[in-house]
Amino acid sequence: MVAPIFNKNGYAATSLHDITQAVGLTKGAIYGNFKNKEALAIAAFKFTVKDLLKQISIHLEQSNSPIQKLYLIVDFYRNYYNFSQELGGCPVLNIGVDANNQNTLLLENVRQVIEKIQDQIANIVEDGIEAGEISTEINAMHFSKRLYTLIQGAIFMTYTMQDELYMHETLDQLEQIISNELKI
Amino acid sequence: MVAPIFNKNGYAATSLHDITQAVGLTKGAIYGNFKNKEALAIAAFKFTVKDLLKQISIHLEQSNSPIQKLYLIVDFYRNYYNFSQELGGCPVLNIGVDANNQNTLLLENVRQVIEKIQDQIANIVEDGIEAGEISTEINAMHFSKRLYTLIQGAIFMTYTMQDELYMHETLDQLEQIISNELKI
DNA sequence: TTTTAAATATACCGATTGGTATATTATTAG
DNA sequence: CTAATAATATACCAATCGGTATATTTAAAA
Repeated sequence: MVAPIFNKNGYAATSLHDITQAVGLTKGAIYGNFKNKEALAIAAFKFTVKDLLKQISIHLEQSNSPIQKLYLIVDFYRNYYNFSQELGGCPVLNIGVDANNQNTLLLENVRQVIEKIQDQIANIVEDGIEAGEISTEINAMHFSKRLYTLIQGAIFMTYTMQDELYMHETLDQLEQIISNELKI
Repeated sequence: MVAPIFNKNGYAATSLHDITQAVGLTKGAIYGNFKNKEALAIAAFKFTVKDLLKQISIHLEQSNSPIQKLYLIVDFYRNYYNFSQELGGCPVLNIGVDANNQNTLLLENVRQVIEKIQDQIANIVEDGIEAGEISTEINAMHFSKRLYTLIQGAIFMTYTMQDELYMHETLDQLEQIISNELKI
């Protein structure tokens, strides 16, 4: 698979030769299916994100309760360091930073993914408010962005310092926030 | 200056030609002062970080009170989006992500900077505990890592979404944390 | 002013880059 | 079984890559 290569090395540091080696095809075959390197990188990013969102979605099926789904999101990220290593790291963080100032199309794709995730979390919070599980004082999108910003910070620190403690401490905080600020 | 180029584009996407253009010197002159491209990137990173730490240090001189210094750290990052754009983005975030899986020496430098910053913040908290401004219940290093993880998440989100609101909201939270959890 | 040494520029190197035109092989349709 | 079509491979392109040996210029020492 080519996605982890782009994700680990970044766009510029990934050569077509690297890709041919990983995929077992020649450049001719690759350029028969993709317009150029950028289109290939975008396809790889979309592929990885689709898998990631699918896994989160499956994980959230464990409960129908909105507040429990929020706990399940936190729970999903407890294993994210292991999980994301198979993807070559967190695609949102890695491609987000890599594409900034470098690749407009790729960056636009990252932004859309972030907005999609934030919308989904906000929808869960809205559902929780309607179901009477979450305080009506809570601004759903505001909370969603807060949660995602916390998690992305934890991902960066965990990967850079190679220390999962950053992730676990952040997730502990998030559980407290859900319990203390959201729950009625 | 070469540092912002590496910081913006990343190591692999920065060519020696880019550097010669920015610095007005030829490759011969550059390689007379640096062993190779990697040594140049490390020097550029160290230069940028030195400037960044200096600016933070100056900002903290506004008060001698440890608890006020914590508020001043938060205050410093209120202007960080503007400030760091002159550096080509946050060097810790950008080079940290870029160097991961790519450049061991550069990554090691990023880690040392993170540890240095965390130590400095932890020292302020320790001073605050000794001065009776901060609760003795607080684990200084624990709090320091928490603060820095929050801020790095905010930096990533602010840059990727080009929306300073992520930063400001995070800093608002941090002020509340200092007021509610640290202050005696 | 002459000599020495340091800094910079020039010109080049082999290797690799993304990309493509063309040839070849698989696959499908008739 | 044959013809048409799609997929893949081969061989190549100009441009650029990081790096270096050597020439030239600048600055300091004598």
